[in-house]
Amino acid sequence: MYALIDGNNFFASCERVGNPGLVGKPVIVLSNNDGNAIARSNEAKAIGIKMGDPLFKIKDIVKQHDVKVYSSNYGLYGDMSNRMLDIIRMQIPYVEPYSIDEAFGMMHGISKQYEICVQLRHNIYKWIGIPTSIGLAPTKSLAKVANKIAKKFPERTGSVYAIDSEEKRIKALKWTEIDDVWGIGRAYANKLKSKGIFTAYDFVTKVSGDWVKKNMTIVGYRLQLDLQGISTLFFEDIQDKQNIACTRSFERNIQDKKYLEERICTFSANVAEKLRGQKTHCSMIYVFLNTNRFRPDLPSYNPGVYFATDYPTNSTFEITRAALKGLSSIFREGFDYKKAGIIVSGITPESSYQLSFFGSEKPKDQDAMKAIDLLNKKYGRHKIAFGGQDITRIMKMRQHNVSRNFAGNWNELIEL
DNA sequence: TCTGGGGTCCTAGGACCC
DNA sequence: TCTGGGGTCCTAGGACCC
Repeated sequence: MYALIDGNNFFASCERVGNPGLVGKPVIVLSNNDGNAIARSNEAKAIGIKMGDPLFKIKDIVKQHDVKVYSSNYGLYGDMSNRMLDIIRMQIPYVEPYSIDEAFGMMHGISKQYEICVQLRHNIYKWIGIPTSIGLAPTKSLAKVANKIAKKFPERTGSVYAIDSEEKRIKALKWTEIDDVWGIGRAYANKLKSKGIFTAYDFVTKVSGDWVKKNMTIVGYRLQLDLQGISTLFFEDIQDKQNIACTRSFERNIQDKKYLEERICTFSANVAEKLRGQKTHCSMIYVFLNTNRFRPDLPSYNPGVYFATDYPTNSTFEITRAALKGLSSIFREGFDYKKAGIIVSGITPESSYQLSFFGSEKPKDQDAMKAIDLLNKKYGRHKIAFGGQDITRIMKMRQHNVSRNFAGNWNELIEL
């Protein structure tokens, strides 16, 4: 059996932990630049705010219902997420974090699984104030379904639901609309609906495995089996990321190459730091630029380019150098750029460093990077920055209402 | 006026190898 | 008239997730 533990309206719930006065009121949390609603309390959902709604389009509802609006505070959410995982690990030894607000627990070999889940939910709420829903089922995709039922019927299920019999599995699949199945997005849902498939039950009974393989690749076929109770999506041990990205939209349109260079330097420093944090190197760097995709009236230009590094590296100097070279090769005058970013890949562990035929004996700049990371850790992030970065941070994000990171920073404790 | 960021996996096709 | 078989790697693009 797998358990799926999922924080309800996670970001909004995190905000409530630090400000209990928000309980019962509509709360939303915005994306970077205060762009879109990316988390909503139940009350905010009830008055019609949709996932991803741009703030400027829901201004009236916000005003009318006195919706509490927060900028995103990832320091806080990351901290709460780690606390939640810690509590889960106290009761379930094998845990696979799936996203910032949810995790799979492997229940094989654990007795009284349902009772454990009930206890776990209680503990998480009592100790860190985050309400959760828990689904329990023989496969991962069924645990997702069970979780949805727990979330939809909190009174009847106590927010914990187990699919532990064939009758329950069938009932649950019949209840689940095809769009709500984990792994079936808009494109596949439309394709399936046009074939008369409207529920998860239809998907496992009315359409052949061959058709699914042909039209939804092997991924869809695995999902079909998994929903039948044959486990095809397995527990995965935590591993290093395969891509690391840093991308941002700009608050305004940018034509100036100098500004883009500054952004690229900052992004490079950021991903290099993440690489070092997980003790890996990268060997490929992708740089891209985007014009505003919401302005079809303006000329559009969305170039991107890959650059291989000479050897695996996590040096900010090396990555910045390659990224700037990439930028120069794609930049063209006369466009209004709205977004830029870099993605590094070809990630290998530091421990298996591949020597270059002609190059230096060991990875470059190791000592300098180590010193910088240490100083930044000791004296605060960005204490040491790189020449290409804008240390005055004039390109700062628009963020009107950021809460305190009351759980992760001594200086931001709540004062009563 | 204002529209996020960071990930995963799979497939097809081209270029290459012996 | 006739033109093998078995591979790898890379890239672009599409689908999905939170």
